[in-house]
Amino acid sequence: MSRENKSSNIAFRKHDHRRCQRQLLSAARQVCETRKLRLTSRRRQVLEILLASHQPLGAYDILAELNRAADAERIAPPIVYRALEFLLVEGLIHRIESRNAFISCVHPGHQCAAQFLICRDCEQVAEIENGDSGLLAQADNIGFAVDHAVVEITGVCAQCQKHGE
Amino acid sequence: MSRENKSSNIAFRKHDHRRCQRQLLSAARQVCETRKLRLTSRRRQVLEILLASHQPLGAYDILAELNRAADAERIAPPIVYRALEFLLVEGLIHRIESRNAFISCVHPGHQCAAQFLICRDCEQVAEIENGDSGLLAQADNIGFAVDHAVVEITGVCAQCQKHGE
DNA sequence: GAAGTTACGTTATAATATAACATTATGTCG
DNA sequence: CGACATAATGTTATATTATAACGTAACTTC
Repeated sequence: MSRENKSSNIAFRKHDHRRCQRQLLSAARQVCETRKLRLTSRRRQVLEILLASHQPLGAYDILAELNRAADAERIAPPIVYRALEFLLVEGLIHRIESRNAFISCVHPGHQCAAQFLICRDCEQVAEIENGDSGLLAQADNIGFAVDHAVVEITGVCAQCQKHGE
Repeated sequence: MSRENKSSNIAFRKHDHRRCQRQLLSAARQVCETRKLRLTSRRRQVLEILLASHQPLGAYDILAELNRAADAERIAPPIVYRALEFLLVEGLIHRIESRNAFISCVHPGHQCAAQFLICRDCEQVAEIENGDSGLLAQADNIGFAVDHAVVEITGVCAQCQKHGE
């Protein structure tokens, strides 16, 4: 597959995945340092699993991964959920509500209102930077104080449309 | 439950709730008739529970309500989930992904891409008609074929902001 | 190094959702 | 009508996702 068909979008065009992981992990470290927070080994471990996947993973997928890595210890759900909670709050990962899953953030720490395009075929997720405005403006208009916006668009990505033909 | 007067926006400004319920139920009947679908008594029952609440309810809340109504029968989860599935597919209710909950649709059958403003204080939800476009246009631009858009904005509604002061 | 705090570990259980199969109701076509 | 097909409901069991509650270890600060 030479000309890796101009894969649709932002987050998922062809890229050096290793390098990407390294950079994002490094950015996460930076963020934590700046904020005087501890990116403990558990937290890092969970983040790394998400970075490695680059796709949404359920909490129990992560748990399984941890238990695969661990030699004998049996890691239990709260450990994962706590790490996820930390990473979410710090904007290092996102939760995909419509899948009960988690995915690493492409702009660590920027608590931007992220938006997602989710392909139901290949399950890949593209994170789109902000984009909207109209929406939040509308909320503002009627005096609604926005905390957090969940924008998740499901469909079929360009690649998968081609393959499906 | 004197929530009636706290309500703020679009979907929740003060209104004749009884009348609203009746109208929406009638609209649902219409939709089903047109589409040659059966709005069976279970389905109607579930829809009515959602209409009566006008707020998001979890599947198990609905289940509890059914069991309260039923005399002795013990209704089980699949019954509720199946009715919900039907109502969802026909666009008579929506699922609020970020709450694992369901809410009746304000425009039955219009499978419009609905958007929600969710107040984390009073838990009321306003359904906004489409409004957007920028988003979907953006998806379109990169060749992403949209199926379904989840837009759920959490925050504090105007009313609750006042009361909180 | 003792006290306070934060993170981690453990056990149990809550909350949400579905698989699989049996039964009943409804439609339909001879 | 009556037999077959289909759709809807009912039932049992279990899967999946998430959290409460409490104990232990690690780090921080004085």
